[in-house]
Amino acid sequence: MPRPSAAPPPAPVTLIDVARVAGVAPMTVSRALNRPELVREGTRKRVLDAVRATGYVPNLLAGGLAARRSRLIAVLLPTIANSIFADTVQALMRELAAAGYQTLIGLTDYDPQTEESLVEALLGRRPDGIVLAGIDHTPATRERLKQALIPVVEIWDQTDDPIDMVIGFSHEAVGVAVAEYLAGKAYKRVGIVSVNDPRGRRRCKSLQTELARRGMNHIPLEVVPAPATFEGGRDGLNRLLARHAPDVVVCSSDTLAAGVMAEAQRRALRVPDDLAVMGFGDLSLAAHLHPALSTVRVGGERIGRQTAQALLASLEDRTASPSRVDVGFEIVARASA
Amino acid sequence: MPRPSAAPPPAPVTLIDVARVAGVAPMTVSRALNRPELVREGTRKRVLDAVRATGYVPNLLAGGLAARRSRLIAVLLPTIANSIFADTVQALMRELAAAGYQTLIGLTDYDPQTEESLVEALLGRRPDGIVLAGIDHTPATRERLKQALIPVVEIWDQTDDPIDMVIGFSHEAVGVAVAEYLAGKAYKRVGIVSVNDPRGRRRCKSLQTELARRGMNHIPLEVVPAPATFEGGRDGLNRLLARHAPDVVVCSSDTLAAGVMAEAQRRALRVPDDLAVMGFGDLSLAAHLHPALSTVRVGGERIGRQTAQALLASLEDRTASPSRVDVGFEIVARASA
DNA sequence: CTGTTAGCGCGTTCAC
DNA sequence: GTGAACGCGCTAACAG
Repeated sequence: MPRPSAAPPPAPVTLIDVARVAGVAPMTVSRALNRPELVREGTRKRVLDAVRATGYVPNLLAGGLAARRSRLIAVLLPTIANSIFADTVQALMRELAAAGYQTLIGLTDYDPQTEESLVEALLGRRPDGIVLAGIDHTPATRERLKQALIPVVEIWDQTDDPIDMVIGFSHEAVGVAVAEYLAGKAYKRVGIVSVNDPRGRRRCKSLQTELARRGMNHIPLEVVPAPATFEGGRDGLNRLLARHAPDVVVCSSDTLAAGVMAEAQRRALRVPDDLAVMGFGDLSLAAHLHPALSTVRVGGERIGRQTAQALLASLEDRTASPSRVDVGFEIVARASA
Repeated sequence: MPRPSAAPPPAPVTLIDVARVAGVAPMTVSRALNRPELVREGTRKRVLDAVRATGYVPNLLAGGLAARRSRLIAVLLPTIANSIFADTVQALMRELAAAGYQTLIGLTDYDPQTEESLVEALLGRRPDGIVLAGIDHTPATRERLKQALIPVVEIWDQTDDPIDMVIGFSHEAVGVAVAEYLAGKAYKRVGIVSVNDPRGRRRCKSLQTELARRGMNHIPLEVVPAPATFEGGRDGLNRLLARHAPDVVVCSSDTLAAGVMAEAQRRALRVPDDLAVMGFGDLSLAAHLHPALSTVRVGGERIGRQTAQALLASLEDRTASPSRVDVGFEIVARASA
């Protein structure tokens, strides 16, 4: 703990100390730091020198309290490990940091109740905005968020009834598009491995419905527990193969798909000749994973950037931002079987 | 933004409002919420009812300022996407949340300068503790951290000269252990694909040195840019194969290893018969990825848990925590070639 | 452009 | 067990 010597505790440096050293009023130090354009160059320089000399670090708790704005954005995700949200969060954090905002992260573990208490806890920090993965929240969560009077962005999904803004795409549309794609390839025996998360289940449901509409019923489905892992993919394929011999396996994420492909290789099944594999997710995981893996590319990074942009715009002018953005998705077809 | 109707702005609820509704003094509300054991049951109940009735959310900026403790832990990482730190952070966050602490994350992008300014920015929130990945920091960073007088944990590495505490393992030891392991297998032509991050380079250096000591010199090495991706692994293997035909490829992370394996499969190389692959990282990525992938298991989750524990202990009693923990690692040998 | 006044919402410290 | 005064460190609003 930088276990200190027996010296007297080095009293924490405050703005007042800096002011004294610089020979100006505290308010001038504050301005020199936060709104330098309002301070004459000479004064500003003396202040900055004093800051360096004293090792002053502004107390943002105090600043946030006084200014009624924390420069904090809260982000709620199901999980961070191996997650399709990783790129989104990374891009979001990068953009926010560039604009002077810090990020407070909460993990919900796919549980709406956990999300509810997390929302309350995070709102205690008085964030200037909040980002949630998905659109499924408890009524209490929605209520709290609306009362908070801060910009709220729901991401990675689409809805007619957002709390405030929503930036993402329709998981139902993904299911339909995948069905169309498979139909175009004339596969005969489709199998599905899906992780047990709400959006994955919806994509899956939609895919099954659309396939049924095209005359393919009773598509075998194996559900594995969230979060997605390579192991889940391997298990899923093994269980599918125990039931029938699919010529294509659709996975609810690229992580699962990678597991499926590993197991396929172990079983000496060639991809995509013996068994085609289809994933879902983003560039960094999928498009470069394997030349034979087709996938649905979502552009998670773009979601992150647009979310940051929407938040920042909304913070400047609380009437300016669009409340719905559909970023769409695209199917990346590889080495066709 | 929960775009409000034209109604008067619903004045934010404060502790004083709750006190008025409950018919007690503000201080009693504070105690009922933070130290319930000091308040009589009847009073406490009236307060909690008032909290619910008013929708009060405690302002932690104000609380932190007054109490001089924020219940915030700052965490600095190179990156979050596809990262070997994901499990660690997840476990760390979970434990901290259970103890009532929130997590503030900063991404350094493997750049010590970025880390330096991030440390300063994060210290502005007056976190009660701070966690950094690795032990390579600028002198200014070390200085600031020591002056902060809060517990500091450096993780995923080992050193004799920690800023405060260090929890991890020796990357040099990993290199030596991998060399021994390979020697035991009697591979003839080793190749290395490493990502360009400080710890990866050190493992790699150590591996090369130990192999040289055993008579194997000039081990081909391909370095790919951080962060680790599947594509990096595929590129790395392609470049290695352009130089010679290795019988084993050692990768600086499991993500790279997965890319190497995908490319191997595309080239119809059997793993591990034609080409053995060795990874580095953690259970969730590696051990279940492929039955033929050997890897170095680090137990990132355990690092996260122990880090949380060390922080919490240190926060209770600033003399109690061990300043160095070596969590070790183990080599997981799979389907030997 | 700079200084002064008056809180921001809460917890510490003492009385009661 | 509960309450009143005070201050945490900073910034909004205004005065000069």
